[in-house]
Amino acid sequence: MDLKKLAQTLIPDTDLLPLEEYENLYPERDMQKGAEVTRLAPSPTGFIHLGNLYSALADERLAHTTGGIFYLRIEDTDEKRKVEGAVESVIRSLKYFGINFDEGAEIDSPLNKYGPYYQRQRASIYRAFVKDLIEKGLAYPCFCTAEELDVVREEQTANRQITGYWGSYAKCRNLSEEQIYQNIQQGKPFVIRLKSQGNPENKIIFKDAIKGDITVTENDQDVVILKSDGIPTYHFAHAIDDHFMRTTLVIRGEEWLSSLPIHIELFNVLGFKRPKYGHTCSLMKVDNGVKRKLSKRKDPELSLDYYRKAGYYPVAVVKYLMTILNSNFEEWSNKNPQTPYTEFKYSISKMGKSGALFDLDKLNDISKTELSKLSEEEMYNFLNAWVQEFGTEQDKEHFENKQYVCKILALIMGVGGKKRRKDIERAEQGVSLLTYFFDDTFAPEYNFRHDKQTVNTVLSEFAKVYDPTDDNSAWFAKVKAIAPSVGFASEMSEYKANPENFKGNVSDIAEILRIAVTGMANSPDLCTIMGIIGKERTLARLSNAIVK
RNA sequence: GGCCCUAUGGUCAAGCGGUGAAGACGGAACCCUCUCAAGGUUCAAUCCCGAGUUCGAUUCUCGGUAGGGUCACCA
Repeated sequence: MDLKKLAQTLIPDTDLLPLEEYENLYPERDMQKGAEVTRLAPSPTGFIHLGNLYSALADERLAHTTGGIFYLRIEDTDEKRKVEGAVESVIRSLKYFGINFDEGAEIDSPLNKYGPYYQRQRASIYRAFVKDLIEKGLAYPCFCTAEELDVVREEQTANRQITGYWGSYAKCRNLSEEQIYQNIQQGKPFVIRLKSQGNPENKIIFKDAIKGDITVTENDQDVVILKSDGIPTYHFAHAIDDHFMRTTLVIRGEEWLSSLPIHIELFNVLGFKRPKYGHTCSLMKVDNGVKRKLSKRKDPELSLDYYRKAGYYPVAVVKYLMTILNSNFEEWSNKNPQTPYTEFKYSISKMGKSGALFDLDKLNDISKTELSKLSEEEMYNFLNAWVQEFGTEQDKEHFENKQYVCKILALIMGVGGKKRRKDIERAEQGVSLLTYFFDDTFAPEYNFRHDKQTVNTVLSEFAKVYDPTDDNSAWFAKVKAIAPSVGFASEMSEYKANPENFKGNVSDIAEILRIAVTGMANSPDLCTIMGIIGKERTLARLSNAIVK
């Protein structure tokens, strides 16, 4: 068979360069030893999720802790799955979490010498190499229709054989020259398949950077490398792109492990040096007692917007991810609470081999801890950014008074105390802690546990003596002083010694005042709260709470 | 079903032939305390099963078992 003629017929393109030209165009990167080139290669299908962030973080850390490059490539070979604006969204979302690319699609960088970074724009490169494989007899056209392939698959399944286009099932592999040209003349659509040279009897040991030694069976599937629309499949594009973009380390999900044999064969056939591979385990969740991979469809907590809306602190999300990505990160982080996570020496050998269950409790804990490290001003800025995007009109109005909000935050956060409080877990919940400091959102439910007369006495007695210039101990002394008038113990110790002698104790007095002023039985330091809302409002609230 | 991956408390995990089997989250108790937190001090809770190798296996080997992944002109 005249393979040159066949290749020319199948791939008549005029814009293809000699293969060596591509090597010259995309030379080896000049980098220091040990530097890794990694990439994030999403398909522009929709929006980026926690799994992407998880993987991106591993890539980014690996590149940036070794002095390498982290780039963005868009795998848009499947036209059907394209969504407008997805690329910008990916970049924006990752940026929100502090992850930035050095080069790639839509990245403005002088480093962009290995593009184009959209696969659709790289068609001629792929086609040049496909053409070469056809000339070498390592690839061939296949005219089978989807229906024909379905029939074969059903037969294989019925016979409990491996499904796919292999061995004697690869009908078009042995088409004669006349048959091929006849099909072409009839205008039948065709794909180009790899003429696999592999034998599944042969097992090889493959070294995965994360999983360690893996047994791999040689590929014998004549996989499609060029689809009927002339665009390559993922497998082929991966081999070409990661070679010519000079990726040194491919980090991807473990769902790719099963197609590794195909990629190994492709790299061999193309004569390319393989990059290193590291297959990460996926994030799991328990659903109805069953452990399963987090799914974009079913799990809203996988969407990054979910975390933005809930107001999680981005660094906290990243740190949580780091704790599952690198097993010794957490310990390091606890020892170096003030050091940014980027200082941590990320190591691929510390990446886990098994899938971690997503643990919201842990995320919440990390988020609280991170937030507790902020100054009240930084907290204001963080909450305010959330309020401007997701808050109510009332929230926005409240946040206009920065000084007032900061005073409240200092109280809630325990600024100046021995240890910070960790009340604010995320913006949405943090903002809700401010409601009773503003009259328009102050919605008290007066659930007093004491009788009307006691409550009224406490409220009116305190109103008489309240002085905003009192310090904390003077304030508390006044609270204590009210106790006897309602038959309560003013000293806790007295009460504990003889509880039967009293109707209640100081803490009950404080509770009544607290409910009147904040509308709730629990709050931070009451004396400070009164100071913040001011004498006038304090007295007004005390009198409004009098039981009629 | 074939092939591949994984297996230490409820969760994340350290461990890399001899340990009282770290630590963190979560849970419980107590202390502190004007409430709630925060903080402090304790406690409960783990090596999937069976063989083999070895003086000795959580650790190495082999078999089970369980969980996960994957079998497209999707990535």
